[in-house]
Amino acid sequence: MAAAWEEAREHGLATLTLRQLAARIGMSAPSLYTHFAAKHAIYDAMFADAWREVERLQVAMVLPAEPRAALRTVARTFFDFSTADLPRHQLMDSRIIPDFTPTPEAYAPAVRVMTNLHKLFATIFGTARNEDVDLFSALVGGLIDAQWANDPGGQRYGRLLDRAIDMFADDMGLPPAPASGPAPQPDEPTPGSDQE
Amino acid sequence: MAAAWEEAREHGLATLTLRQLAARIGMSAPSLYTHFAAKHAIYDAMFADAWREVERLQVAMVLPAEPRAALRTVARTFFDFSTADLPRHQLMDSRIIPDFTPTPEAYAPAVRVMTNLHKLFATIFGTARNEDVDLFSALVGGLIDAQWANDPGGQRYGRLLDRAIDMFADDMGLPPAPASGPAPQPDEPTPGSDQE
DNA sequence: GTCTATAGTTTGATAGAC
DNA sequence: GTCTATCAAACTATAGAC
Repeated sequence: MAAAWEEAREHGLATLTLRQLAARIGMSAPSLYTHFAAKHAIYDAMFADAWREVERLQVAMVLPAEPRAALRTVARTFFDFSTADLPRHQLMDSRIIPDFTPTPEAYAPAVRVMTNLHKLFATIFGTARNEDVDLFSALVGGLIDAQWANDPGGQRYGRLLDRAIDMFADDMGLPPAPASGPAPQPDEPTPGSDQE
Repeated sequence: MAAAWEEAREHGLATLTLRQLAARIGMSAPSLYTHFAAKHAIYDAMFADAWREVERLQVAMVLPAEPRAALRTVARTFFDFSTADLPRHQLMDSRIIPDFTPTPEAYAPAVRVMTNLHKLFATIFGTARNEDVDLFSALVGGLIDAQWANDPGGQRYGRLLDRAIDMFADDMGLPPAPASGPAPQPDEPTPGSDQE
């Protein structure tokens, strides 16, 4: 599996060949069929691998109590993960491999990640409407894709992530972020917290 | 060219073959080389075609005077165009064809479209900062990609477009949309316009 | 489990007649 | 400009020996 990811990063995901993959681990191409029924089974395992890693990150995430900060943490976690590895992002979030559809078993971790995202929303907002989660996902996904398309490896869109999330938080009716320092009492207006 | 688009819509963009394309127009595959130097030259012509069509749409766009409505029109125009044709969207906005990079001539219309978008921003906002245009593009692009990925042919993300644009307009400091009917005087607060 | 050998298919592209 | 014939290369996958 590690060799498959390396191969994809070097030569592209769609152009990954069994010969090159086998050569990388000192095997012959036909020997791969002992471990995978077909080439698509390799993509399938990679797909599941990637989403399980997101799931692990998601579970390990420590969310700040302040709602906006929590939302920023969620968004940044996904953004950083998805902009770190192009073939992984392509396999998880696009249809770059013709005729490849993940099996239900491989798809299961992806479903769990989305379920967990709904739970995170319920924690942060007290409710988790589908359309809110959809908008949030599309927002973060749009920045990820733009980053890969127009400035791979750079910061051009990553810099806009917090602003985008704040925009969304405003739309969701979250209270403005408290000034730095200990969180103020909700009933007590923070001195000097007028808009900058 | 029309046959190439049809072929891409039916069998996929990346799996388009010269034989099938030629068969569609009653030609032999080698005869295509009279008109295109290589397969990539066909993709190149398609790429230019698609962006020229966006440019035409963009130039023909009639923008409402009210800034939020204008922004919504711009966004909706791009969204509808990009969700209408999958291979066209893939060719324009992703890197689905390995080793294909548009030639500078084919890329020129895309550059003009982005230049025009900056001008539109200048018209609507009085200014056109790169980061604002970037955020707007990523926002619309994110909804387009989510629409294709999770609900092709549906309305799930298209329904969220106006909300997303309003979110962005708020962030940009545009005044709230006037109630239906004639636009109110800027100095006169609209009755009943407190937050909902 | 791993190998060599190879089947079987598809592809982009070229040669050369007409 | 268009055709037929074909090249040269690549690929996934299978057969069968060890």
